[in-house]
Amino acid sequence: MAKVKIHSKEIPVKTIGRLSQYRRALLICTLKGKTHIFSHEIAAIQHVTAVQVRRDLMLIGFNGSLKQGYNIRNLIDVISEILDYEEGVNVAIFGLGNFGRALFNYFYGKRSQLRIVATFDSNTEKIGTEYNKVYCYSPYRVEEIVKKKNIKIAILTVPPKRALEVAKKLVDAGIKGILNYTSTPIDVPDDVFLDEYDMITTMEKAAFFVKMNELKL
Amino acid sequence: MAKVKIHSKEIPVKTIGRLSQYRRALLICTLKGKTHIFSHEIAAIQHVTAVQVRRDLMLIGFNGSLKQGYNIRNLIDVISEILDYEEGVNVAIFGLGNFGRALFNYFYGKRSQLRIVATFDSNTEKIGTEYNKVYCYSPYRVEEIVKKKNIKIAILTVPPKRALEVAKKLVDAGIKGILNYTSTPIDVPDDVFLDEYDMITTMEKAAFFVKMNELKL
DNA sequence: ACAGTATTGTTATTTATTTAACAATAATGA
DNA sequence: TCATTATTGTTAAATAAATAACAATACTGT
Repeated sequence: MAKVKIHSKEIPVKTIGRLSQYRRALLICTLKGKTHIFSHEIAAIQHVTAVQVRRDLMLIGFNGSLKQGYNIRNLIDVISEILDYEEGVNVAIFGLGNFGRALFNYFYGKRSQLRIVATFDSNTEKIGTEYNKVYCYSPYRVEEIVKKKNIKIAILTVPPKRALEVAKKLVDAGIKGILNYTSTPIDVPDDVFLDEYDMITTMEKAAFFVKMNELKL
Repeated sequence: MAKVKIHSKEIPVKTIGRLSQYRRALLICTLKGKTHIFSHEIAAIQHVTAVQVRRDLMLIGFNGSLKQGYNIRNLIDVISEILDYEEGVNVAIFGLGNFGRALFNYFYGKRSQLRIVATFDSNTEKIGTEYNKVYCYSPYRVEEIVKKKNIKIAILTVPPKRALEVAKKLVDAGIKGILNYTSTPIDVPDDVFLDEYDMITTMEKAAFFVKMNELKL
């Protein structure tokens, strides 16, 4: 899944990510009363080049004016039409440990598009309780609840040893996207979106570059 | 900072990340008593192709045997020599909110290489307390403490509005790497490692792909 | 009227990364 | 002995993405 077709043009996956970022920058600009913006201004807020902004906008077929730049309101609308899911998306968190709860709080109420509608944890003390008004279910009920609540995306924060098993269950239950924050890489069919972010790897990479830079001196 | 020289060979940044992952897979294998492993076995654990594993190992100059594959112990040592920082690396967390605490717990004690030696928060109730035996400082003391404790890497989990300001302070104080988990993109000089991971963008991307896949049906 | 300027939109080039292809090798077993 | 097999190591090709280059345009000030 490397490119995506929109308006019969191929759009790089990375452009999709940037569009989301552009939109956030644009929303802030509207709050300040700005109505138009130049590519280099967007570029300065996010850290990309002005060329990349123009190229991304070209790909989605959005045109600016030569002297005023891009109409912010229109651009937000066009990006939203591409990114957003009309009826919103139901999300569930699997693993209500520290990290799961943090992610919960991070999202809760931030974007109405993305609704956290259930949590799952194998700890019997948590099962049956509510966390911020969202019920915590036993992992045994994954299939049932995913279907009943029409959950499309799963945030995976279970212990690394459980990751594979839970992921399999999720796929079987018909989940459409998984954000895997465990350190265990998982495999999913092609039609399931997967994002894996491993903090240990990131930290080790950071440490490595720190070392490299010191050696250069 | 796109490639890195090791043994006079150019190594892609992504390879560095995979080496870290390979090592983790290998460590698990040694626990199971395995001594040798084939490229396709490593590939199956992480989700990359066998070719990519072989290519990565070629780049770091590690040789396997034709019939047994790669010696796990030796490979771990070679990867460690590349990745690890002899004296370890001191890390600090900036912003002890839910997310900051979750990251703290995630790392605490996991890798002796990476030591969390300080936390910072602007909440006066947190300043001066200890969280898991690590002192929480006022942001006013960033420069002083970063230097005194030789902190090389910063985990940034402050509110998005503070991100730019704190990042600037960190760079001024001589930090060498920043992992930015706020939704505000920051800019750093070339010699500072930067990793940005924005969960909102990731979720929106996930929702987008879910939508795309449904439209295909 | 027209040179100068700043910007967009698009094509071309470059760079980075992955994937494919395949020779070399060593063990196996007919 | 020699074809078969499974693997590594490496070069070549393909793919993906970012960057550069630049024509087209519309406004400004002289």
